[in-house]
Amino acid sequence: MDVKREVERQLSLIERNAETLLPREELAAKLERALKQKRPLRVKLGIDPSAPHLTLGHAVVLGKLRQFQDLGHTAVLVVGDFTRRIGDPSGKAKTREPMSPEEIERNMASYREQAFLILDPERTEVRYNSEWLGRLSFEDVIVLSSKYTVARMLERDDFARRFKEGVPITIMEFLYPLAQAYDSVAIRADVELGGSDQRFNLLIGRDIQREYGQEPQVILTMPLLIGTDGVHAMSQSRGNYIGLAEPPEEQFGKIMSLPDEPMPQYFSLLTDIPWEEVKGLHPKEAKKRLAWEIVRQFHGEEGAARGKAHFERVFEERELPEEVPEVQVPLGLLSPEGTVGIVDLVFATGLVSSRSEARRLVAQGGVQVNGRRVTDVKARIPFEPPLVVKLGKRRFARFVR
RNA sequence: GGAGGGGUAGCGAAGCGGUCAAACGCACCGGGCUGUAAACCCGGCGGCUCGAGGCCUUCGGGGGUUCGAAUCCCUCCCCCUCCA
Repeated sequence: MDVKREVERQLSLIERNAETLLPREELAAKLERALKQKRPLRVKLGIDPSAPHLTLGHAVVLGKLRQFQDLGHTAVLVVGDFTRRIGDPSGKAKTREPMSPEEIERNMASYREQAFLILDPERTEVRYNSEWLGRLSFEDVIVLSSKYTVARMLERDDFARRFKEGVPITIMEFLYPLAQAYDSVAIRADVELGGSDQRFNLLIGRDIQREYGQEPQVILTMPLLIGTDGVHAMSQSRGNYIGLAEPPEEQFGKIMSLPDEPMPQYFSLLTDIPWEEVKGLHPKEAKKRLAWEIVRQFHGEEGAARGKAHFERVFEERELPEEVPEVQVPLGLLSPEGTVGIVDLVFATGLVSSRSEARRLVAQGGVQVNGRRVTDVKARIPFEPPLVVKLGKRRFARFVR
């Protein structure tokens, strides 16, 4: 086998969509050595178990990791259970609260499952950073902290800004990237992947590895996927995300209501379809193609078909979905004549959080009963099942005896 | 250790004795428009047994002054700035 050519082939694949790859020559050298010695590279990806779901945003980076696996390398997923137990500064506006071990445990379980929707389990190593961070003594930590300077920490945009604006930065937050860097030392990472917001942290990993006598990792960052609002990066804290484990109908629907602008980004980061191939289509058709392609990755052809059918039925034809959740009407709500107040009925769906909200919905014309809009708050509906209540555009409930 | 500034609804930010369930912006929800796009326009956005100048719970925690407090006083907690 022509090693040089193979290295070039791998490099060009790896580079696709990457935002930063630093330094390219080092990766080339590592790849070459890996091929010659038949020793796969260890490619690290840190995961923060803050919320219970992985999103399409994660899928971008996980997809890149999968690509490394397909090239024969080993994925090392580092779950930040230890760091998360302490709390996490991150680039967010304010410091996040620490989480209990139970919460973390719960999240991690679903994380692993979801990660393997994309990764090849055969070539994946899952590690929890409590394994090594939990064993460090205070002395070890001080030694670690002596290897980096405050000035360099303040190079990070987020820190620089907060420092300038007088927003508190705790010493712990300085320790956090060091801990993440130490993860790289612990697992002897050859490459570390992350979103572009992670570039700073990943770079620290290089310096720290060098300090501990290791060959520095190569860093590769991927662009951050725009969220469903079309403005901010996808994140769970913002709520603008599409989860990998969401039902196909949800995923399909959410993708369809994305603004048009991020479509090219979605195609390139999440599918193999070149944007050129679809950009001539009507935007709606292109988006359907996108939705199909993405849903298929997580739910198969059948799931994609379900999602599409649901979308077309509910939103294009304004028909009822195939399946509407059934609800029982509390008997106490029925009058002797067998009627129910509209507000009671809406509240009984469990889809609104208060009767006031139910009332508002009705008054604003957001409620339909068996296809007929009811706007009178005082209306009483004859309770003759089946009774299908539609709230807004997408919430449904079917009442039964 | 000293001096000063500040903690208001999911977030940001007004209010600074009654007319404050609390301006405004964002987010969110509903309606219109549409390709359920986005943008835009209109409405809503603490709860309740809702005809109502109604009732209840909100402006960091607790206590007080007052007919009446988010607004004044005391105290506690937390944050920021400058000096040391």
